[in-house]
Amino acid sequence: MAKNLVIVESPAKAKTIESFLGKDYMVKSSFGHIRDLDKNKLSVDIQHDFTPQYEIPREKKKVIEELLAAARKAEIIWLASDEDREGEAIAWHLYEVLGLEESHTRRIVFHEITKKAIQQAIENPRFIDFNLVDAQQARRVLDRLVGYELSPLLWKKVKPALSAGRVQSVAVRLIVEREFEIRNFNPTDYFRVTGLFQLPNKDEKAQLTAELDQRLPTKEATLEFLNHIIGSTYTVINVEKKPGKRSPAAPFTTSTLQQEAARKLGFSVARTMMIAQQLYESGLITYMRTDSVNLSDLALAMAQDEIIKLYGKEYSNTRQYTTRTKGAQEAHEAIRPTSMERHQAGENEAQRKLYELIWKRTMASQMSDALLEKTTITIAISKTNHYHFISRGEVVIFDGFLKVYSESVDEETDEMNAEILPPVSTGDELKEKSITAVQKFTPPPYRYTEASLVKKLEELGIGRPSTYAPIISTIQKREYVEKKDHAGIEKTAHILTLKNGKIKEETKVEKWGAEKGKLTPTDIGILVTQFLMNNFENIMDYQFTARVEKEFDEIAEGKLKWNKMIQRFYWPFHETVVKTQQTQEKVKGERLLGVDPVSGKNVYAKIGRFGAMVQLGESKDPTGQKPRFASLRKNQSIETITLEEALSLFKLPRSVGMYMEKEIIASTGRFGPYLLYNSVFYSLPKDEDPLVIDQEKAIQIIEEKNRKEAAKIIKTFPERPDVVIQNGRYGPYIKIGSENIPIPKKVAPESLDLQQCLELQKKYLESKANPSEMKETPAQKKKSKSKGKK
DNA sequence: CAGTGAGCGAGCTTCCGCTTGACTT
Repeated sequence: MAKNLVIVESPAKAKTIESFLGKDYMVKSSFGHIRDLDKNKLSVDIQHDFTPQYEIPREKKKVIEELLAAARKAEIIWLASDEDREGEAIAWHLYEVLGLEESHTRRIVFHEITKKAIQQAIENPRFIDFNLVDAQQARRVLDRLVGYELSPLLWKKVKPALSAGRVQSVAVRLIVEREFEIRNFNPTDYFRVTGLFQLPNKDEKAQLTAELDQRLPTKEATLEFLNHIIGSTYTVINVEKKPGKRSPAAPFTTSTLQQEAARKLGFSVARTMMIAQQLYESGLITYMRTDSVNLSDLALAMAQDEIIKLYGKEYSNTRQYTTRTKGAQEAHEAIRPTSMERHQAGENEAQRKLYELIWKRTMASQMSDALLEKTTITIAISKTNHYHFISRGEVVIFDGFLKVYSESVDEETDEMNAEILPPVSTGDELKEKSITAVQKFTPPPYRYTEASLVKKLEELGIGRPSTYAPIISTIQKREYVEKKDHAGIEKTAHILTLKNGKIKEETKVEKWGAEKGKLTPTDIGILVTQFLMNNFENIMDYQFTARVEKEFDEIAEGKLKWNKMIQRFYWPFHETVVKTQQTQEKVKGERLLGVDPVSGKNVYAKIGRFGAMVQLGESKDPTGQKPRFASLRKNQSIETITLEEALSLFKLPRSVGMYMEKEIIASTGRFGPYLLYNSVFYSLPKDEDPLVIDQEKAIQIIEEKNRKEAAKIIKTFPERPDVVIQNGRYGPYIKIGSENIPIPKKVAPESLDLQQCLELQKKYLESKANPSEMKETPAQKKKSKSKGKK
């Protein structure tokens, strides 16, 4: 039996480490945190020093039992959770829950999974750092207090089931504020003048493009300028060559991987993390949730070998990058391939692409700078001294890291793409082919993408690598923000061209401010943000996290008691919660849209218990008449809906026609537009509008769904029409009334008879009633009591 | 899965940060 038990956080890590340590060591995993505050209540004892009340969640009991069994047999327990605040807390919770003794317990840390690092760690054990544990408790308790006091306030003042928190509320604020910047943005226009010149003594194709060194403010000024320079000669007065260089980007962290995978591969943040996890579990890459750009010595050596082998010595430049991210805890290496010799890996296209990206980025980070020659050509205009044409070019002298990888940018810049310039010398006379002035409109700020939001959050030190993807998902699930296309505005741009001494004028219609799939706030998101900004400016402050992080650091250094810090924060905060509760009115976001010409009643748009809605008539009509209500459609918002659109919403539900002597009704419900026929709901596809859909199309949709439903059916029983065997998303199952019973894999679904189906149902219900022999959790006890069992 | 929205009241919703399977229809 192994004398040593090592406990790490991740099972994949456990496997790797076990292979380094030999037979005296057994390595097990805690699967992250093993205890947490009960999520059904505050679980912080406000009156007694904010003592947290931890509980082991049901799904963690099995892990604990296994660890307990292993710990009993081991002489020394090595707590090897990550070297950061959360990891220290995990070590402490393990120590407590497993009932370990100090003399038999060692705390070890490493921030890379290499044999050398593990051995070094084993040789240099310490004990649990209780200050660091306290810093984590402070973090945990603060987040719980903020989240569980603000959320209920929102339920009362805005809408049920909303949420607020230190991280998510600030993420939404970023998106809301960007939206207002865009709304308030006034574009200015200007004219960009570009000259196309013919080189002397060369053939037709030898041309040079150059841009005027100033932008012209108006069409009038541009016309005046062009008229003024008619008949000018153009002379090269300076050719300047300067060496330049470009350096590779640091190896990937979680955040930069998410950004690059979005830009280069079009992956969502969640998809990137899922695929990275698969690569990690296959042992192809190092851990994917990291804020460090550090590479182990082993990785540096591997990269160097590979670069020299593939490209030669001059391409190798071993370097270590330093993390500049605020609050980085650097418990792991950067994300890199586990072996640099593996140029390609992965089981499917997505894995292969992501792996390739990681491999290239890691390689490039250890390669030489690219050397450039930057050329600037200045061209004088004979009829004016105030303006010059400038042409900039760039030649790669030595490609260095560019051989494998170059980082993408979020937004195209307005500058001309630098390219190779034709050879010209000072004094050369250029022949004008055309001078073109194009009207440009300054673009509004860009809305956030998932990845650019992660980047911003990381800059502000808000959120952690393990939470970036969940944050994005939470704020969308709460319907604070949504991914949305924006059509933009059509703008007419003037184009003035000077050619052969004549000025020609044209116009071109272009889209301005159009964006696709960008994070856009909803009505609820805007109202909640405004509500929180008005009452909890402190928590909504972009610096709030940075400020509390500083205090967490003081706790970790032993300079501050954690409950003292929480106390200082909590009481003023709580007072504000109580005051807001008493004084603030319910947020309705009400907007009067106009008067219904038919009834003469007011039409409002506002927030209701089920989201945005329109209302016809007064809530408190003196005549006692009740208003009518209708939900807004997915693409509508309180801020932009018109009276006409609102009135059309009241036309639902409407009768579309008849089918087989039964009526078809079209309407919109909580899950979007639908048809109701024969008391069955049929969701309408995106491009169908319940207001305009006709009988023919409706019948088509009904028949289509009926056909699909029928195709799913494997077997029916005439004597029991409520029992059906059908194919589902997760394989065949038995449907009995509204209950779904999975069919075991070894059983052929078509061979089942009614008797067997009912037996399977019985077995399934029994196994559901007693999931395992494990002890009941408090939550389960409550449930079984209320059902009156036992 | 659904047609709410008044008003009452019970019971519910909720945080952030570690980590993967068990589970779903």
